[in-house]
Amino acid sequence: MKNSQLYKGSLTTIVMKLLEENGRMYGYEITQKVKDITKGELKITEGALYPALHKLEAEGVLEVEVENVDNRLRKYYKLTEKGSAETINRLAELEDFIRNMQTLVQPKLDY
Amino acid sequence: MKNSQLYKGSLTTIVMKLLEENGRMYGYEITQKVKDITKGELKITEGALYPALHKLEAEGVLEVEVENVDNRLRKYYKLTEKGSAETINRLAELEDFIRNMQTLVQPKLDY
DNA sequence: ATTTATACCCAAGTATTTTATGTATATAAA
DNA sequence: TTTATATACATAAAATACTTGGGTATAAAT
Repeated sequence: MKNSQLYKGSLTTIVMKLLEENGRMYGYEITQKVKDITKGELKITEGALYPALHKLEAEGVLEVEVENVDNRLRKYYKLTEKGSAETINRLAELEDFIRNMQTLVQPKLDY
Repeated sequence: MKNSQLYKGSLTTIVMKLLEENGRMYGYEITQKVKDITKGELKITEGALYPALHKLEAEGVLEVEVENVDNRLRKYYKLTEKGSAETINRLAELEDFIRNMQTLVQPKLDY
């Protein structure tokens, strides 16, 4: 994803959140969306994204609709019912994670 | 560390921050400190921590002082000069990471 | 004509962590 | 007093996620 190790483990959560928000997206669109939202700070590589999408599909979290647009293949992914439920858990975990990391890092305000 | 994948990649940053704050700590102390600070939500496993400490030492980020306390071995770790400089970078990266993740996840406030 | 953008894919290698152990002493509980 | 818990270190195999470096193909821009 980037130079920083910190993004490891966050890819599927990001994907699921984006799909929850946007209904359906295709892989390349996801990479561009993340780049836009983070102003270029986070670049999802295709070598990481596509295997992750396939895995989520195999787990029944995502389902795919293949379409042909301008003579090019597109695979639209969207959350299944199971995936929507999972996303809620993932986002709760992310909030916990962020809160815990802030607690660990935040300078003590005891003065 | 936990059930959530999100903590992957954050271990060394956590360790370095704790050492920056506390001067010197030993491995077991770090595991307990993290458990305390996060109210049990994050448990660093020894299988992850000790190899990480050894690696940071090999990289010249940490240095070790062995002591004998109550007939038990303790290895106190502290940041080297290089380690202190590195820690500043790591914490900046963490702040960027958290900000980016919040941007990705935060519901749009355009209403 | 060549590069950039769009759009998918895989596989080898790397790095981090989990899981499952192992050793040993001190203290608390049954 | 035996057993369990806490303290304190450690390793090594397996699982996991990601990086890096390719590959295929069409459309648009330079």
